[in-house]
Amino acid sequence: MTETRVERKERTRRAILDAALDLSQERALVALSLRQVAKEVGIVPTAFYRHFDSIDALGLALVEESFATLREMLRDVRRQGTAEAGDMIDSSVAVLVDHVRRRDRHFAFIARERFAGPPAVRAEIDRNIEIFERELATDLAHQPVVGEWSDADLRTLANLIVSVLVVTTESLVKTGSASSEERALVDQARTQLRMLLIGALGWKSRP
Amino acid sequence: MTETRVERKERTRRAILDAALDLSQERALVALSLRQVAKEVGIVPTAFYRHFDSIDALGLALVEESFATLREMLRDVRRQGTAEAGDMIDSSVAVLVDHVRRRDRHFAFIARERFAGPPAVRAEIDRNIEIFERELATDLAHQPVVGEWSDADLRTLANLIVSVLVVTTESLVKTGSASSEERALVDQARTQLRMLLIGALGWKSRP
DNA sequence: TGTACATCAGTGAACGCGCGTTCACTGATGTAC
DNA sequence: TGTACATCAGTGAACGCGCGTTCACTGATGTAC
Repeated sequence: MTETRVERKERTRRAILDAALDLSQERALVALSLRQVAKEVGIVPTAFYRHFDSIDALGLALVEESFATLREMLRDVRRQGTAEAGDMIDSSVAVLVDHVRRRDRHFAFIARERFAGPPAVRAEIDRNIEIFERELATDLAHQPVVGEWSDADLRTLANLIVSVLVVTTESLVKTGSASSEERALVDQARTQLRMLLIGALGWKSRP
Repeated sequence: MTETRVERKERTRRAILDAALDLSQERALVALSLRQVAKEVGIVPTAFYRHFDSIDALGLALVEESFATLREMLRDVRRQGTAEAGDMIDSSVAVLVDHVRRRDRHFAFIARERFAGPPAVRAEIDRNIEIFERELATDLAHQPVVGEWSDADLRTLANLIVSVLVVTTESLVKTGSASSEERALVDQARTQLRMLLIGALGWKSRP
């Protein structure tokens, strides 16, 4: 016996999550059938129920997993947050690209299912994005200049930064790795964040 | 005879497009069946083929229609483009909200199908967004200050503005009309565009 | 204006197929003694 | 260590259902003369 029953079950669960991530890239979660997933994993359709109650429940597990990736990214960005502004933008964008490339499917999953997912999945994604935005606002509150701003303005700035990140991520996902388009996108994101920074520094917050 | 054969056919076609727009709000285009659409319209499934070759072809027609709405909006924004900056932002956001409210389904359709749609639909949406962005860049080239910028920087700014519009639109679509959330969103979008404007005015483009 | 024929949007039966879900089962792994 | 029983991930048959698509059709509208 090289594997316990618990380990084997976990391995199948993992295979189901992976298969769903792969298959939903092509046809979105709402168009995914339990039988397709089971076939891809190599189990009989009914065995699916040993791991999830429904495709919706599987979707919620994927949301959780995808946002764990996102929070990991925020942690990496924070880790080098002591550098000065210009470098901070460069290194943050670098961290973003690195994470998007390594966890391509998670980012694509969130982008796609945010609007097209089953209602429960959509709601859970919205909830998580709001939390993510709030965390970013808290981070910004510890930065010079913007640290003095009102809470409302901080949330607005965080939302704006998240917008740039979301759109950049969505474009990255559509683009091949290490392509000339990727370099153009990265340049563009850096420039946009610098423009934002200049705007933020010139902004007079009325707390 | 109150209606010609051509008029009657056009009316059914219109009803199919409307039914597809309504139904895809709930379950996305890839999860939509020809039979569901036919049932909603009140025709027999096979009659669908008199109007479209497939659900994909129907999707492409909806893309075209949705972007016609978007271009209409750009035209309305342009019409009042002579006002000075502060007012221009206020009135542009007002035009955006007005159009989103009146053509709610078109905006939601683009947001959703941009990532979740059938491949052909996705490609067509990307193509149209690029055209839209280019048009906006051309408009910006006629504005003071930014009019002096390099083409690349103009495209970058246009992309940034489109990002704010996309995210705002997506949030608007998720929100009830005339709600307090709507007012908060509108305020936020105005503030973000003003921050952008300050950033743009302070930006030194190197052509 | 009236007639004979053409067009064509919509009908309805039929098909084979993949779907989610039920159920009783098997046999390897785990546990109690 | 050995035995007897419990657990439970995965099996396989079966079900009723909605799917896209085919086909021959109907009957109102349109056209030629």
